[in-house]
Amino acid sequence: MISSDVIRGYNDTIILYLLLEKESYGYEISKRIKELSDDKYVIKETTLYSAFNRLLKKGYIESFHREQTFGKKRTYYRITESGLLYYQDKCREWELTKEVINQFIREDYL
Amino acid sequence: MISSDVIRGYNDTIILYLLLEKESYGYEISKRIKELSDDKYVIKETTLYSAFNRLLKKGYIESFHREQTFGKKRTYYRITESGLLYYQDKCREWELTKEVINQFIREDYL
DNA sequence: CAATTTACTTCATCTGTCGTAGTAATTTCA
DNA sequence: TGAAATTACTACGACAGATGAAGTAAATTG
Repeated sequence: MISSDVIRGYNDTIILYLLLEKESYGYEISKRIKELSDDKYVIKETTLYSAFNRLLKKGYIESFHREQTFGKKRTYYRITESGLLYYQDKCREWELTKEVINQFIREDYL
Repeated sequence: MISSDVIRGYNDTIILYLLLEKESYGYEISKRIKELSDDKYVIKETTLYSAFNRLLKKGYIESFHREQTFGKKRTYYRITESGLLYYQDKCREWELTKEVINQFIREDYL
């Protein structure tokens, strides 16, 4: 399993990536993260919803409700223009981060 | 510059890597991080010294003093056996983390 | 009809980072 | 020679993000 301190800086990015694919809601996103990470990362519910609130406050996503005849009412989210820009920044930062941390990893220990 | 939340899970690993090369002390380590990261990451003093304390408490490093006729007294650190094991774990975790986060990065945005 | 799953919310706590500040010796340089 | 910069830390308080615990409630499954 992956420790949360590592992912910490990237939860927002992960969520934005998924919202870039399509509008979605909490439960679906958490399933998708588990799926795409091949069960290696399972986001905690509280982590997910507090990330939504953070992203909303920053204006990187917006929430809305969709009419539905089945299931419990859901809050849907979509990424905004500035959310996309933020996501792009984070992608570039990630490349840099990989380079930096790789300098301190000994391949012969893997 | 790299945001601290990203590196957060790896400061300890970075320090252990440097202590694996040779015994060292705070100031030297911070210079070395700057140098090896090609100025992309400069660790804050308080972050560094609180990391030392954390690592000491966990038994991953030990501190000692070395006789010296010049300069201000320094606290040196060396990595322990269990520190080495922890470092190796983190190296493996890092490979996993890269795989996971890469799943959520769009290459066409770099 | 009970158990499980879906879909959240609230709250309090913990950890690691970091700003601010202070101490003190040593080295540089004008 | 004296001021400024560098070296080498320590203490303290604040803050952000992650998380455990608990609760709510509707819908689905068996």
